[in-house]
Amino acid sequence: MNGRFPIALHILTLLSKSGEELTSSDYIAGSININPALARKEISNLRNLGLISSKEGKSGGYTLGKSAKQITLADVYQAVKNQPVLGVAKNTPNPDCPVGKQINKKIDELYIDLDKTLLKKLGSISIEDFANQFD
Amino acid sequence: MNGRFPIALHILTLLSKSGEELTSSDYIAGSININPALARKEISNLRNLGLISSKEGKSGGYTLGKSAKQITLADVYQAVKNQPVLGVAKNTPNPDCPVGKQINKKIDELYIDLDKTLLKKLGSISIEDFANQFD
DNA sequence: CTTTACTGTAATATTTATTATTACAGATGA
DNA sequence: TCATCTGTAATAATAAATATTACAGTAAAG
Repeated sequence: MNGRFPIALHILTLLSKSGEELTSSDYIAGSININPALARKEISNLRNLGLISSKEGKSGGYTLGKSAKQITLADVYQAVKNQPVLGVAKNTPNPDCPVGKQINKKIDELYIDLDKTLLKKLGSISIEDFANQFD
Repeated sequence: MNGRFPIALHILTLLSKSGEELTSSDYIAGSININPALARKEISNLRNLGLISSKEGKSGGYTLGKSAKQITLADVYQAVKNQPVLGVAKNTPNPDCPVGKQINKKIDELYIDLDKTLLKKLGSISIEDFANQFD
């Protein structure tokens, strides 16, 4: 797993705190303490999904794309998700083994079930909720 | 995230299917289709946790360390877990930023909460349940 | 008691994934 | 027309996961 979820959450928390005011990618990268190009890349992703709005040019920057109350951690999770949370093995199990032949399908089904559980929990927490924890 | 969870699950499913009969690491590695040394490494971990029993020497091999009914997917998850499922960023957030200063703590708390949710779900599924899905 | 077939484990190489860096085109306001 | 931003791609550096090799130790079987 990579660090995209915590980084996206950090970005959205900052924007939630800033309200209507535009925040620059340099400020965001400085708070997270990562490379600005990397921050802009994640911002770009979140913008494509409508979670962030941007303004180009001088005095440009970012705001949330919708209210902090409307964005949940499930949205963040889905925005950055690449692989099932419990991991995927890169092997191809032996098709001549009764277990090997079917296990990938069974694991897929399990993962769908787990995802539902996780999404339900994450969907119950908004960015507003999360950001309100900060002083 | 790595592929240890599906691999451990595969191993335990095979042993559940074999019952009292000893299964060799080569057979296990062959079913998963990974390197035998890698399979033995994971087996070794599961054995240290009591999920697997082993017998050395000629005609040695492995069986489950307790009944398939007593092992849940929560045990498997905890056996292979290294990092929080939603990932950890490697940056150290800016301590001069109100959000940066506190976010790691808040993320930790969130992750503990998510883990509880996940463990509850995983704890409701036994290896027996999982293995029974196979022909 | 020696061969054979296993487990147990470490050391190392290879491959893949993640993150950082650099660079620059395009937009907009001053 | 300059300064300050976003947007994005290409590439380099680093870190993590996986594969491979090797061999010591143990127990059964002849």
